[in-house]
Amino acid sequence: MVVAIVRIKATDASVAFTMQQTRARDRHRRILDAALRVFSRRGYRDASVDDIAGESRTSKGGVYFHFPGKEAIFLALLERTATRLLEKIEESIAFHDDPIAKADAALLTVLRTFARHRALARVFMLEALGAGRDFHQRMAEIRNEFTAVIQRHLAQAVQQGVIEPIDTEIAGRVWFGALNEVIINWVLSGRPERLEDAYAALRPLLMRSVGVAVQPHRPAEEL
Amino acid sequence: MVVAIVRIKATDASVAFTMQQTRARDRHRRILDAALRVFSRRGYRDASVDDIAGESRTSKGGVYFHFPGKEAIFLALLERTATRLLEKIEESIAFHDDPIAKADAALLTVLRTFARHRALARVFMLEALGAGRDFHQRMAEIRNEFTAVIQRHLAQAVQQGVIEPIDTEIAGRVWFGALNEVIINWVLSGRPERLEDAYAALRPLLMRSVGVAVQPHRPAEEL
Amino acid sequence: MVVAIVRIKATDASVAFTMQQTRARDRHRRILDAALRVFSRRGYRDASVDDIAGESRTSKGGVYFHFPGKEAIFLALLERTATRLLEKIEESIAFHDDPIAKADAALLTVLRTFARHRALARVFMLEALGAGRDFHQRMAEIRNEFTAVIQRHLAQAVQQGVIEPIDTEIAGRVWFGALNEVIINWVLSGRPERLEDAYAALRPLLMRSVGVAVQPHRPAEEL
Amino acid sequence: MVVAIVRIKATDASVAFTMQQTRARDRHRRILDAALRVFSRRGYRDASVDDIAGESRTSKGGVYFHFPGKEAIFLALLERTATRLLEKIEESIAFHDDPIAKADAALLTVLRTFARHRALARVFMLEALGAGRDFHQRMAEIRNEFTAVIQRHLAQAVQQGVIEPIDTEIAGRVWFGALNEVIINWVLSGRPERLEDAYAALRPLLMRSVGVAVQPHRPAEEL
DNA sequence: GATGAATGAGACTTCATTCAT
DNA sequence: CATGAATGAAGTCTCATTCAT
Repeated sequence: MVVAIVRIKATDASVAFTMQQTRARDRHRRILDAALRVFSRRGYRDASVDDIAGESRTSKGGVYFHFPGKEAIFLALLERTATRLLEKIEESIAFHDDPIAKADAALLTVLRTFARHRALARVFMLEALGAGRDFHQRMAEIRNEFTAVIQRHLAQAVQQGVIEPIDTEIAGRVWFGALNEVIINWVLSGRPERLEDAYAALRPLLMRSVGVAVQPHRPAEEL
Repeated sequence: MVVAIVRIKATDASVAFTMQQTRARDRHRRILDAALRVFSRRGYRDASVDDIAGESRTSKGGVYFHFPGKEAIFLALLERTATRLLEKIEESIAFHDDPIAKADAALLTVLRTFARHRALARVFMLEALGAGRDFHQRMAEIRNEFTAVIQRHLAQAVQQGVIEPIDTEIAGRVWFGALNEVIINWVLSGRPERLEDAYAALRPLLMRSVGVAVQPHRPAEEL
Repeated sequence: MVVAIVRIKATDASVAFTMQQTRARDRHRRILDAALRVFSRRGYRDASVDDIAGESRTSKGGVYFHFPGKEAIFLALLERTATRLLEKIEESIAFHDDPIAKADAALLTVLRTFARHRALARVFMLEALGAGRDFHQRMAEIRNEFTAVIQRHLAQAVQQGVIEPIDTEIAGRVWFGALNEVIINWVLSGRPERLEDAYAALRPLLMRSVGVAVQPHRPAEEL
Repeated sequence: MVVAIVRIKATDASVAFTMQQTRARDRHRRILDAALRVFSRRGYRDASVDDIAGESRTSKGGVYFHFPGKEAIFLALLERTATRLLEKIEESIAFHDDPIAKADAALLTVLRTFARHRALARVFMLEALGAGRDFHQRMAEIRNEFTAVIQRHLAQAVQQGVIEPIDTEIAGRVWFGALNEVIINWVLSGRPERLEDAYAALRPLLMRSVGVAVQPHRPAEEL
């Protein structure tokens, strides 16, 4: 039996592995962030993987190490955005008990999030449509996820007797469509300057549509 | 250089000229029709000028004789669709005096038109937004034109005292957004089977949103 | 009824069509010729479509207009070579009545053809093996075509009683393999300097293998 | 820098060293074995170092530790195959005294070896020639080594008066070429099912080609 | 006016090789 | 010694657009 004294570098295998993993995850995120900027700036069609590589301070090959291709990057971006936004929405909803307050919180969260990330809004709402037929399917699913959230809470409101019985599915779709339109209009025209400001005018319409009586012009700040 | 003597059936130079014009306009239309099919089938991005040429029984050169390029074809298609649809809407509106009836007529016209032309719906509502930054300006304008029509008639309704005073601009946008969402959902999922059937559920929500009292479940056929 | 005098350009549609076709066929051939040179010089693997385009005084796109891809170019080259060589062989065979003379003529034709076109020999015998698994199948077929020619004539010789009954299939394969080896060796080593010279030594072995008595060292020139 | 005390099971430093060597040699062999499978499956061109690394349960870096590059792996594989095969041939030859028996033994050894290792046959006979110009030099040498073995023993047979004087060099090449062709045909077509069975038909032709009288249809089993 | 061969910029992608850990 | 993330050169292919015929 030999007893040997061995020097182990601080960068022991397991540590090195973790560091590599950390750096890799970092790069992964950097690529997605860069992709968001590039897609937003040039559109899906005109964005090149080279652009993304440059913007993320990586090489083209590096990008392809982390993602199978341009489409996959876009899809990953879409998924990340949708997941995060849905999480934010659920968080903001959880704060409130009153179904109406929940609805307000959810809608405002969406508007405020996109307001702070116009590039995200552009990519999520516009470029996603031009990324090819394959994305339409996924986009439809994402639309449905959002619509479902609205519908679920409207149904709850009905159950609690806060609003009259309505077709919550179509109501969810109407709310989503309205919100969608306001955001797209803001992305395309830049108006209103602050996207959240649209809510003051949007709210009464949505509320009334599901039978909630409202006074016009209740300012968004009070919510 | 060969000199040939040819008999032309036309009895008049100007007529011949007119025939040429007619043929040119024919081809122009054929190209647009083909473009619609191709864009609907493959999306703007993946549609090639070759596809359009083939589908319109012309050559690539022929397409380029009639249009400066791929973008111009798409834009012309957009314009034609928008113009025709707006015309149809105005026609259907002119039939009625009651502002509410006008609104119903307008919305149903849109749904019925797209119901008959799903390819048109796909291109106009999905591809147009995702076709790239060059189209965003024009798309914003087109969306505004439609919103403006709704808004104008809502404003009239307010003026006539049929509905309470509301922010008609945002109302127009909400109506447009809701309609848009219903149509897109139909294009992507095929539901409801008959797009017009969506109106029965959609109507009460829209009406209530602008303060018109409605009984739920009023079937679309009665409108 | 109008009678018009029209000038028809010498480049009338049908003529232009023919000229275009002619030029296209020309370009097609030029690309194949260039491909032969490039494949021979750099090997299939290292030959780029750019190289072929440059060598054929065309653009990359031009090459892709005439061929679906690099593999197709190579395949076309292979087919053309095989077809031409088989034709030459059949021609040379048709000159003679004596089965033995036919065999001599065929073998010498192959050697002489490749002797004049070493690049062709290199591409046909070596590069064809490195062009990917898909080509192996086609190469096997081509090998069989050549083997079949030999076999057919050996069988005829047996039938005419010129040689004793033998397994002509394996004999065809032996002859083909021997010839193949001599040519590959010449391509790889450059020996013998004149490929045809190999025949003087090769002939007695092949002849004896099928039971034809020969005097050694019958010079090729006498054939 | 961390200092650790480790117990090593080995009782002797030199033994540990030897173990390292053994492990290295093991990995070296594993890589070559994996390379054979990969090259056989995908061809030299389409085989990637990643494939080889994966197949040999190593990492890409590991492969590059043992070999300078992809070409070197292929070359090493070629050398190993050639060396082993030549050794086997010499062994089998050494068993016999009669030159004809020696020849039979040699040819059968080749057929039997490849029959058991079709992947080896594919790589050695097909891929090696098509792997690119860099290998041609070495392949020419390897082919010559095999041809030389045949030639040497044929020359001996001539010297011993067993066969008439012939050009043994070309005879060696014919034998090699014939064998080569039979094996390639088997690799590509799978016929005959048992490669060794080809010898029964091949043998009389080869023997006659060098002036050895044979009765047709002497079955391989008697050899 | 029509045709389709030709152009060429630019896209995506692969992969042998390197090297920090 | 091993690992695998990263590099970047090079390749194949697409397609909007042009233009001689």
